[in-house]
Amino acid sequence: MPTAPGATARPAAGRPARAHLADLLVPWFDAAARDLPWRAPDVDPWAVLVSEVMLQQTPVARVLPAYAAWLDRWPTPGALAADSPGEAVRLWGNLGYPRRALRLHASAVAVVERHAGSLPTTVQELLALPGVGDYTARAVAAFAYGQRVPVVDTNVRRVVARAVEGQAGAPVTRRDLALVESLLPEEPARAARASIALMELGALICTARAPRCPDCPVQRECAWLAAGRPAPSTPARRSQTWTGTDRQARGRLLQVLRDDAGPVEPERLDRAWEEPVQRQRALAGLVHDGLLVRGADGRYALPG
DNA sequence: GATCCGTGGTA
DNA sequence: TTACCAAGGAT
Repeated sequence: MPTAPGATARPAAGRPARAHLADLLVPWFDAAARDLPWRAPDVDPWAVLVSEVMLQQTPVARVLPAYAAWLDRWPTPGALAADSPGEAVRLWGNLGYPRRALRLHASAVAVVERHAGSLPTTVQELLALPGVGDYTARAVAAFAYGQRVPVVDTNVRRVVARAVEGQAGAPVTRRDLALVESLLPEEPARAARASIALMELGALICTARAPRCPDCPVQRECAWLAAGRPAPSTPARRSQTWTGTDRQARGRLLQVLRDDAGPVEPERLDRAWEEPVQRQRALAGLVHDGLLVRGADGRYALPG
């Protein structure tokens, strides 16, 4: 249950407020956290990795069914490694960024070849897996193995930028890792709990667009709130228009392959994206990325 | 560091 | 409707 307002001692005079954050965050998390399958106490480390890769730039609601289907079909790295990368791309469905499916498959192969089929446990070894970067490696180390490592994603960056630094936006630097580590309790399991609580706070309360400060467990410690919730000093860059981009073309083309059981005729792809120069460029890119292959007969297929 | 890489929900 | 946004990674 959350700590009642007023029942928690304020930090001693002169003590940095940030040292106090975890004490407020963890009880809040215990009461308010979403019940997500990859947070189950007995969840397999491989399942945690699958969830983390799927959650890269993808909302929880869309990951939930894909996560269940994926682990039902491939409960272990060995099971995935024994299947084709094309099947991984197919089951990836509409999650977006399908190269993640390819890299997850490649990670499964690497785990079988280099780690006897068991996901490695150190950040360094996890970082060596394809598609696993700074965030994902530390997320697995903390959430699957209970290690005391800073986990810095977009939620944590935003929470720390506001609550600790008092800014609406903060630069992405290596300093973030050291700063977040300074927020973590010493005991590893509690540190991991604090890490997931930081992320959850960013996802549920300290959101990008309309933060719910009145519901925030650290509102009394928040530098951004104390400063009157100042707007970002640097305006956000304009995002690329979507219609007509190579990304849209690639998505349309790959969708044809996903939704069909076998190789498809080039004419099918002509209809999926009519502009020939861009279509060719997109197809070449997909082939280059290993997301599809072109047979000797000119038909395209997912990689076998 | 800037750019590319999908998809769909939301205000 | 447009623009932003959602647990990043690779180049």
